[in-house]
Amino acid sequence: MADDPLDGVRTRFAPAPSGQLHVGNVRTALFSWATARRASGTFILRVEDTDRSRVLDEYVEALQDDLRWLGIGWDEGPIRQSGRQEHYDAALATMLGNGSAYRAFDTPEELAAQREDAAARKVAWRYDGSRWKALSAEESAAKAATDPFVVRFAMPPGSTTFTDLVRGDVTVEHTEIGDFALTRNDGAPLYYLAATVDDVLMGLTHIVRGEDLLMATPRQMAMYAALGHPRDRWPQFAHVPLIMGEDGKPLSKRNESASLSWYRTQGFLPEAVLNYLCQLGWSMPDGREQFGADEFVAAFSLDRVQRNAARFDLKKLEALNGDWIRSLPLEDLEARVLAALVDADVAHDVAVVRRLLPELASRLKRLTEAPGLLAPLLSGPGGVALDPDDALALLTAEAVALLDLAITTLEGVTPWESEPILDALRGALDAAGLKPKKVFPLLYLAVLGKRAGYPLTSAMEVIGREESLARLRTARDRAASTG
RNA sequence: GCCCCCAUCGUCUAGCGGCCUAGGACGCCGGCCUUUCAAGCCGGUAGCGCGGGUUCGAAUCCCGUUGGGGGUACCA
Repeated sequence: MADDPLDGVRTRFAPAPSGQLHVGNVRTALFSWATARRASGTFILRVEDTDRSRVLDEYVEALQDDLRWLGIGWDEGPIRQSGRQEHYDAALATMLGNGSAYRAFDTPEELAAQREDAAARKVAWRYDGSRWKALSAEESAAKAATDPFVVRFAMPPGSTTFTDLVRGDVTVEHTEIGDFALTRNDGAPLYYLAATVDDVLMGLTHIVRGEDLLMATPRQMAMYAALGHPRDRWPQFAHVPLIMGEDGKPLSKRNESASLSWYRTQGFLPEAVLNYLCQLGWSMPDGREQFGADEFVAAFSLDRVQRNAARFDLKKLEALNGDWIRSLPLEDLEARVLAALVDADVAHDVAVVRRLLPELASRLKRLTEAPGLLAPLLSGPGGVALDPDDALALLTAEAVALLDLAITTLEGVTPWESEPILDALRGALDAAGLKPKKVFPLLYLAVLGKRAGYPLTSAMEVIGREESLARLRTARDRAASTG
């Protein structure tokens, strides 16, 4: 079989484009992708768009953008199920022909009523298709000519036990499943039909998916048998746990932070997001916590995937993001900070930003914080808006004298550079017996608008003597009028 | 209701019968450094859900229980 083109590991990621890509789905995609990559196998992107009422084309594009942003590439696809009707029809014909599937003529209303009744009586509802199964092929076909129907898979008696690559042996009694629908009454293929047929046709060796599909496995295996798929070619299954929100409850699609795109707009690096998601439910054998995609792929194995659900922790993602920002080469960081400034509509001089970068990096948890930190020193003449709370706390009567001291000290500083400015300030404070801790926050407020932020004397150098003194005087005047 | 899965610090995790007086990371608290805030460094806080077994020995194995999650669709 070595020369079979389908030999080797083949995995897929098969999202339904009915909304923004979910972080849980992305994490599953990462594990599926890594399973293929570390084995030099093939990763397929399949779009499960059979439910036309819920699919939006824009999401098909969006999900590809999301994957590309993270650096997840696929070798085949995107393959849209909506264009593969012929394959589903062929499988249906096979199963209808060998008796593993049958037409069912119940109306959705009848079924709904049955379920309601069962729920009211607190008993498990099981679909009973015996009267349709009793029909001969001719009778069934004849009725089908006039009445709407769905085709259902006849779950054989017995049970299925399979070995899940992350959870071990799982056994399910078939009586718990019942005969399930393969099509809608308009002929459209349903999940079990489309997914199973495609998994076979695409020659998948591993199916890595969310735990929500664990119970789908016995059905798919029964279908493999019905379709005559040779047992030694059946894929292996790996069900990865779901990701919970910070509150420990399932992630709701309503929450914008559940979708990957939110992180793209909130200043997170794709490297950090990928790194973090990989760490949710999986860990490096050597315990390393910061690692890139290549390292992840090289070290990945499904048997290290956690069996229990993980909570999403934004604080930890932010910490990791900060680590990634700090480990980026300066040219790389510069490009991303520049982009953030453009996004935030902050006018800037590239050379100035480049100068400020090293001192900026240690202060960033997200790229989107850069504009706020830098804006006071990029805005040019015209002063800064003082943070109301900080101003109220710091601009007291005694601030007038402190600011005056700073102003007279700075008027004589030459050259106007960070080091001499700092030396002068220190000297003056020392001579006056003042603690830096007490005075500097006030100067930060006057010059940068907040009591803390980008290093003061570097900022002063950048904005110049005139503007620095002007801001100090403005603050002094406000303090005088307040006090 | 029924079926399936899961269970280590607040959170993410290491652990796969003795190396565990349970290790790391994030968070939190304290200290150092310091021009503010960060970053960095040092230290601290905090956990094997509960009850039975098995074993010389259990976080690790078994049973039960509780809790959480998933499924139970003509969604995927």
